[in-house]
Amino acid sequence: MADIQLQKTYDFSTVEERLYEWWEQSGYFRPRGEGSPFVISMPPPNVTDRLHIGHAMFVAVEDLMIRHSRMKGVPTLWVPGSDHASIATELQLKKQLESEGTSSSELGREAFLERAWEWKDKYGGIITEQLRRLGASCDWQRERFTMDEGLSRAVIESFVRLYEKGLIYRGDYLINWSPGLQTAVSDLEVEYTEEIGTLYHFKYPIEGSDEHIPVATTRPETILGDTAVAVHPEDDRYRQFVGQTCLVPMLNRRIPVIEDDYVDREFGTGALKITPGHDPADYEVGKRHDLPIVNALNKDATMSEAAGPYAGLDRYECRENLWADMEAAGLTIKTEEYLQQVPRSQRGGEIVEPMISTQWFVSMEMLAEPAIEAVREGRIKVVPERFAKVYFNWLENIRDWCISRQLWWGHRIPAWHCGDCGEITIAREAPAQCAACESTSIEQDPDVLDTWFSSALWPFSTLGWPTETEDLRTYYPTTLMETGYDILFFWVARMIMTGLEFTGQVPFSTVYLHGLVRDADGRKMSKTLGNVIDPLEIMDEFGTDALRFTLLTGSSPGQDMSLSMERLAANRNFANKLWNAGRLVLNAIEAAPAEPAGDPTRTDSDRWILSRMNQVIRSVDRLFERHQYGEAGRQIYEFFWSEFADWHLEISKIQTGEGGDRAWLTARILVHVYHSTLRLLHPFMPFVTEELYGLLKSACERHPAQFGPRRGWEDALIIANWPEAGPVEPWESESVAAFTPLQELVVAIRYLRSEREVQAAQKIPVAIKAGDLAAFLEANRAALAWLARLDPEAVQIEADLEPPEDAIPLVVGQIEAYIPLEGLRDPEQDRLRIAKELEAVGEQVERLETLLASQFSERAPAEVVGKEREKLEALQGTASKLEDQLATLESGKWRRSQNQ
RNA sequence: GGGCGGAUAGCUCAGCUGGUUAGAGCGCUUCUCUUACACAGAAGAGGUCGCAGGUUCGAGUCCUGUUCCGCCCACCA
Repeated sequence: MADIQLQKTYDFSTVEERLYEWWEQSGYFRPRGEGSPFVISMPPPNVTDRLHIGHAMFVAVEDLMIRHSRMKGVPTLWVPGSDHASIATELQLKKQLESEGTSSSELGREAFLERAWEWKDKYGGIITEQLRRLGASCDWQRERFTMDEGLSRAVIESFVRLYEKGLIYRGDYLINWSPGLQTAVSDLEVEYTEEIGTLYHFKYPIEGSDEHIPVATTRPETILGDTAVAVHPEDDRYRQFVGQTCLVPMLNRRIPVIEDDYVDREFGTGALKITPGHDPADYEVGKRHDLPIVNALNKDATMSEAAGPYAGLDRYECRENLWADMEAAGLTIKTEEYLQQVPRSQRGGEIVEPMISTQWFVSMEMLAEPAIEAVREGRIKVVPERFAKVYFNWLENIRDWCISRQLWWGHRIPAWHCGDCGEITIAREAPAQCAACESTSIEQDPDVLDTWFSSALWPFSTLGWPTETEDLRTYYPTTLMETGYDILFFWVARMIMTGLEFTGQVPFSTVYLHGLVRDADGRKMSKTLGNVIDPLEIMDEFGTDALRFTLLTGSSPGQDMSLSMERLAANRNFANKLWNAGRLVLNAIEAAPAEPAGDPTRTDSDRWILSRMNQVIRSVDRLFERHQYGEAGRQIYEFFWSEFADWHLEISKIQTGEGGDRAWLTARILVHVYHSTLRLLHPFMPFVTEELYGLLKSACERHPAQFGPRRGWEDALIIANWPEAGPVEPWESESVAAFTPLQELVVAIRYLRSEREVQAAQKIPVAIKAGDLAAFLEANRAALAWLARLDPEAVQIEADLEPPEDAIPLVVGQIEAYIPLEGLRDPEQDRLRIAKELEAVGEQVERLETLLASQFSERAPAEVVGKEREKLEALQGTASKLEDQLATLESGKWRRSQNQ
């Protein structure tokens, strides 16, 4: 064995960090070369995030694309960065302040923001360090932050432009209010959960009568904000009350009974209380009927002055007290359990209250239209396609976007309120005076923008927009946007809208959406469930490559996947297999002579593996084009393990052992195939492949034969050329077909060995009646003997031969083999085995005969029919051989000696 | 109420231009520490591809319907 001191097990822990630093320092992450570039903007993680499995997913997918593109020789840029995550960060910081016994209000805005920046500086780098751990080959020199100077300028610029175009407005509207966070949130930030609640039925008394209208509500406290009772115009039960006046329970406020066909007569009592201040549907009804709006809640979700005696109570306390009082007043009817959709804040999980409030909005309809067109016309392709439908559906029914947040951490709205005339001045720079009255008593709007407002600009703001920078010219529009489907609306749709609005171009031409990673039981990972898988722990245990390969295979685009430890372990084993196969290849290189004496020709196994290699490269290319990365990875895995390692590497041992020209050519081919596989695999498993590439390269460079690519070795695999298969050659499929009989024969002999419990060490003889395949088998005699553990001296291969007596018969396609081995004979078992095989083959023959006798022969393409016909002929040949053997066995010919 | 996805081996999942004996990993059975690898090697068992129709010479793959599970969107109190 050659003198190569490599451990038997691949130890990723000593490799990953070293290689990453080397790559980064070598500048490999920066775009190189000429031509149309491939660009991805990284979805910016929140500054204060810790690495979670979602990050691992996007890095795996995007880095795969980036590395592939880079190896293709395309100038490749992956722009990294992070997001200030206004609301999430502010929440965390508030928690921290609380633990310190202080609060944001105590600190005041400025001190709070100082703390926020400190926090960002301290924790903001953690996530980017962790992305390095995943192997993300992004251009860190172009790293951006949503609140850095350039991006802030982009935010202000876009706000002002939208405002000037009349697409931003401010006003009092019903918005979702988060009482705990004390801010408005957008529709998207509200999640509806199905919960069992109570439906309260009660009486709405008619003024000046004993009659009442029965009404039902899930939120009795909102009764205090009612401004009408509505009934269906054709509802005979209540029609007579329309136009009369009801009295709000406990307040005796007078409100009208109105008619509106929004009311569903079938549901509940068939009459509806209208609370325009606290219900979106009621708000619409209120607008139609010009009803007043009563705001019954304060910002902290306690009851407002409008609630009269209940003012100051918490909303739920009020609900209880009010209901008790109503009960005492005889106004209640009944309560019942009711399954309802409860709106909860995506952040804190608290129940969100619809509330009237002064906020800033973006008018979306005009922005949505071009965004719809861009996808419809195919200027943006969505992968998988089905999400385009979801995208259209959302944009076609889009509602205005509430962009103001009553928070401090974020981009402050560039609006200045005049203390004198009340006018608002919108400006790119802080103005000195009011634009309307020139008063200097102006103050900037306290609100900040929704964090997604700045993210929406990400693909171009990171490249310098609004300045026409070199980067913007070169790398915009970007090529592809890759992210989870869960932020299609939050982010992707908005980027498309702003991209078209501000740059006049689509921000990217493909949207690739990956699925969500779930736990082994298919559940969503969440902190409350306690089933969160920490990628850092996974990487410690299995290595980054195993994690990445696991995330990339075994799923298809947009499809959720479960992460199982079994698959992680299997892929860690795969990395180890690569490693050990590498060691063998290195041995073969060491063993090879400096140069061939003659002109060695390839063996059948050589031709076979080279053909398969080309086929796999083509297949992988095809799959990559269609974003079928999982299937591509699977095919490389199968090829490497089940074909290259299991067959060709085994045979190569024989070939290397022959020495001389054979050993030289064998090494050369091993280097080629192994090198190609490393390159195919590099985007999936960057670390182990780079490490092995280094070992392969130096072994080849040390060796006088100078094996390796014609263009020479690159310094690193990360910048090596993607393998090319060239056009399909006829010899490829021929070589693959030619090799099959050898494999089948080997498997058959191994089966027999296993069946007869032959010791592994025992080399057995065989006589082979090979017909047309005699020359082929003769050429592969050594390989056959090695693979099937035969005694090379006792392998007899003839086109035709008289079956030896007292031998175990085997039929493999067109080949008959006889194993003349005393101790192993068991004619009865042979008979059973052959009968069974004959039955199976017979069934196939019958099936094919029927098939070929049917319309199939006329209707199916000649090629397909021909293939089946050939198959039938081969099977018929096999069947007749089996029949012969069976007849011989039954005649007792081979039984004679048993009775001796 | 709309829309989408899933249902394939005991388990977790691939299988994307329909081609006729459906694959992998794990698990299971038997053997082997054979000079790359026991994170391995060899052999094997195991599936009417949710159900019902249809199109087709041919369907896991296309169409229709249907059941169960999951997700998204939506103003039934």
